Amino acid sequence: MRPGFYARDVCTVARELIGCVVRHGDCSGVIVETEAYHESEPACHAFAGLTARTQTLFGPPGRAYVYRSYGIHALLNAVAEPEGVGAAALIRALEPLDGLELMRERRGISAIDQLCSGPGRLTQALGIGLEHNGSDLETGPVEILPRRTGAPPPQLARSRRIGITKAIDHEWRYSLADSRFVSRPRPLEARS
DNA sequence: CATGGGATTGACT
DNA sequence: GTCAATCCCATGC
Repeated sequence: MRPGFYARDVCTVARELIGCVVRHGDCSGVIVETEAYHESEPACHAFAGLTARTQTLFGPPGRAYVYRSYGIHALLNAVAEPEGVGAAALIRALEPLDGLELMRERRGISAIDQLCSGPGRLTQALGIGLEHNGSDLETGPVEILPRRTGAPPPQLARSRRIGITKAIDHEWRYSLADSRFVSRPRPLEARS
């Protein structure tokens, strides 16, 4: 990504990540769904302040924040906003691009639209784990690559975040309109 | 030191 | 539709 991409408002970052590519080793996919989390609202882990768990969130932008959810799944976020501000964009779904067979092996299923359609599913498919917490998304091993310049901007949809119990009214979930790879049915309102 | 709650998923009724 | 799995870590005693 270009310099400074992540050091901005986390909602802008989450929105502009749609269409970018996540790659780990031989596996990659196009981001079709993200959510923004910010220290100012209680749904964000950083709301509790600087703790052992949230160090990465408050650290430099452009790093991976990976944490374990429900004791089972690893969830991948891109740290945003300037260093010292706790915020990140959760990567919720990908459209599989490369390494389909390895993804199928890791996931134990073959249906392409279920390989990466969920935050826990995509980390399993790409082999991303807690060991990647704090790693640099610019240099890898987990990378986020910009979408091609000149390509038409993706048609976006916006809606409320999923699976949380606090600050549920923020419309901070962004997704690619009409994509069959998002984790839940397409939100109602679409805007560019 | 003990406890409780998840930014989820898959299996099952 | 319901529900359990499973573990990190924040919180409270």
